[in-house]
Amino acid sequence: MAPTLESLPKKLRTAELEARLMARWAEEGTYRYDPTRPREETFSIDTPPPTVSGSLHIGHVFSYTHTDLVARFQRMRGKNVFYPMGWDDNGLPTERRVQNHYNVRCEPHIPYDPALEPDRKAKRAAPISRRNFIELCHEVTQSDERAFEKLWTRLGLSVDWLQTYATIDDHCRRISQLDFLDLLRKGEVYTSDAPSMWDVDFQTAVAQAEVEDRETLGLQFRLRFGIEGGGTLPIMTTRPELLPACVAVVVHPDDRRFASLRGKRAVTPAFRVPVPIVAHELADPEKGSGAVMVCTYGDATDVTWQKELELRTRVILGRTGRLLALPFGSDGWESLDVETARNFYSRVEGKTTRQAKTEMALILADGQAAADGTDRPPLESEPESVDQQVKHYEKGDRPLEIIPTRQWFVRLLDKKAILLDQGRKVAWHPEHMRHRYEHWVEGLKYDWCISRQRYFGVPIPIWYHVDNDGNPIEEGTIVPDRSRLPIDPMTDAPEGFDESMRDKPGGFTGEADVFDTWMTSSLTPQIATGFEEDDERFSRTYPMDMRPQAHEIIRTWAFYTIARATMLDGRLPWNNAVISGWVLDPDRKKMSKSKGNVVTPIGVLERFGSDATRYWSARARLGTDTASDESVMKTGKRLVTKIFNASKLVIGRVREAGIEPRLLGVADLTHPIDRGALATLLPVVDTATQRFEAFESAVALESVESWFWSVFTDNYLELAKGRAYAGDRSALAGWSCGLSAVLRLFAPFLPFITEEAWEWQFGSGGASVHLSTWPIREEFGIDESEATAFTGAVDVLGQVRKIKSDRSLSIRFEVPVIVVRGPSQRLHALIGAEDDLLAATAAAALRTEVAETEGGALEVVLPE
RNA sequence: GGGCGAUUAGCUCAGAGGCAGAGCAGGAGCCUUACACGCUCUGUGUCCGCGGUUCGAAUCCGCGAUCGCCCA
Repeated sequence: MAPTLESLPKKLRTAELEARLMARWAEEGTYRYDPTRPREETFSIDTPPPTVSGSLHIGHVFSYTHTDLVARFQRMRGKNVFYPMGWDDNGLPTERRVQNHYNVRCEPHIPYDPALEPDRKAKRAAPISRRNFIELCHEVTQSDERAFEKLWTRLGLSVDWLQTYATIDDHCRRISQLDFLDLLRKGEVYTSDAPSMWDVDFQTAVAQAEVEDRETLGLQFRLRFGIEGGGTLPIMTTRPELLPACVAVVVHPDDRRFASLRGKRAVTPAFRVPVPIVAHELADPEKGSGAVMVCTYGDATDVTWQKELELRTRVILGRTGRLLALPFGSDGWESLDVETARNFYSRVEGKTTRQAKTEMALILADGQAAADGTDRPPLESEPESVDQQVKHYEKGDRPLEIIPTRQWFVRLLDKKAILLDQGRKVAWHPEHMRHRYEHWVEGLKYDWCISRQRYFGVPIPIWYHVDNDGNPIEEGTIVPDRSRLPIDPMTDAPEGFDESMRDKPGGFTGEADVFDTWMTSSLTPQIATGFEEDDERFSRTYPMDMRPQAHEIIRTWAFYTIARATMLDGRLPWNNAVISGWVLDPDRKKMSKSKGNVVTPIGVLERFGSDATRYWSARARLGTDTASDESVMKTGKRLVTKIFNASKLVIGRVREAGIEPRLLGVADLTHPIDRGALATLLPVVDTATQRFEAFESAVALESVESWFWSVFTDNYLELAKGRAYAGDRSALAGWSCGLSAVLRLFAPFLPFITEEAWEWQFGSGGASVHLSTWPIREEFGIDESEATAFTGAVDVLGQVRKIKSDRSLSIRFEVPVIVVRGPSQRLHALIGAEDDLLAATAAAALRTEVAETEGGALEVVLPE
């Protein structure tokens, strides 16, 4: 039954509305991708797969809304929108959550326990098997995924829920391993024992992209080295604990102070190890004493010096970050005084670098440690405090160490030029985000370290032959057949081998490392589009149209994705990179758990409703960091209520007149006020369309909102009210056409209220507003020049309102006559508007007088 | 140290050569047959500073300041 004014709801009940429409969209498959339509009609989106173990955050609402706005707009433009959803569950955040949640830790050598019941209250974390650990990871991610899915549907994301993936699922593992084997074949990956950045807590290698500098207060030690044959050499260092790892002293080639020392050997204090004094450009004569000790390895410069000056290495740090036992006196560990070296070293052996530093300060404050023939302590004065930038793993707490370990790498350094070129072909929104990408590529120093010594990840699909003595042969890699993927080399045996041959002489062993999670998430465009699985779909959705993401992961996700796609087939993964800003707290501070200023999304959605929350997101300009601002959400809520009420008025009047709204059209627009009002909508439609196409939905929203509120409701509905209540067909058509356009223009922003009103307007049998067509100028059959009758009437109405307001009169206060003065041309435009003006101003008569007015403006006079 | 961005009304922000704007907050009024979660009216500015280009500069160009972010 068609709704009448009385049957339309009196009050807007947001929660009920949201629940009902979410169910309806799911049931009707409103947002389904149609795999039969061609590439030209398709718009595909590389949705960011959220890290499911991260907590829900208002920032999620923000950036995912930005994507949804574009998806909905493109769908209404007639595009077949491919809008998948993925979950990034693979990796360290999940492992950490499992460790904390179940109070366990993974010990790979422990056997699998099928009936494991973790004791969450135990004092110490229980060691469990790799398989148990991975099972718990899957358990946790599944419940986390449900929480996210609930948030996304509540927010009204128009995702096609048939298109989902998880970065640890079979499909993703298969694509990830497949592409790895492809890179291996192409010679783009290699293993190396090179010094790598190492997190001593997580005990894994990390890549350059995951490293951040942290400002740290350090201590600068001034030490006296000895010189063989007599003399003293002062050295400044912040890492005295690495003194046993010292392999050389470096000075600048032009530094005259040290010219006579070159070729001689310096002697380290305490350990009395003779090391060469060599010259290199990178030694800064201005810094410290001008002479630097080179250790294995204190920082990246040590690595450079070791390589370029062909220095030996002395590894003293183990993978746990503690000082290893050292064989002083044996080959490579020579000392001029082995006994003393051993004695001093016994005081630091087994200690963490931090503990060792403290102890070393004591050792060096002892005259016994002098290596320059004196008995004065090598540390002559208290160390000075200095601000240092220290490299940390972004998820770690302790500083990174540089430790030589065997790792897998993807070649990137040889591709800087092509990667820069690829970045130039991407359309970045906003444009300046391009710089972030370019600077990152230009600043690359290392190939991409892709192996991680972790458990919950995609396994590196490689085995090694084991020789007859039981040692793995690193060059003896065994590669699986593509058809077997995904595989886990720790539980699957290679072709031609039996599981019983694992780790046996003459048998095989599995690669224990897993991939860096970015190794998989850099393939989201391929994973989502059916690469190597459904060629038809792949060709219709790849390269994708849009990659939405936040700016802090340009150097990781965007960069790696471009790199992978380039290595795959030379194409770009997508054409537009659309970058959202961050959400800041109401005081414009970055939100962080430790500060306790994180705004959770569910509370906001409950208080303001989904549409209003989306409104806040949509109002933010692309790429701009935005404060979580409740006053904006309140404004959104007001807008939703206003749309509700305006729709009720329009549809109620049309129904009251006994007309089906769908039977009213632009052909019914005969009155100049109705035509004029809609004429003012034409430039708004243009602006909204153009801005949306440029991904600037915030500007689109602004223009629509401003027309709706200040033109449509405040003026047009008021002007035409008299006729509408009298059942005038032109007025009802103007209202109805205006409302239809407004609902469609608002639909991407406010999917719930617009769908509801659309249903009132066109009946529940009608299709969803989200599948209707985006307004275009031509559909109105009106010329923009026809606006003058309406704008003139609005001018007069405004002046009458001001006069009444100045006299503290009610708007409905009846006046016998209003006099409008002005140039004849402007008065002429009011012809035909008289009936509406009289009704809206409660005037009995309208009199026009041709007159010279200032600037040719209309002047309204109301007799006292 | 290098780069990117921001700086506009009390607050949040729009505007990108042509009379400085919106929302919120403030003040006054209005029961008007969709909406008081409303409507009408109303006050407010060294457009960060200093130079320059221009008939004309928040807007374009220099230099500088402050804040934020990215990279060393």
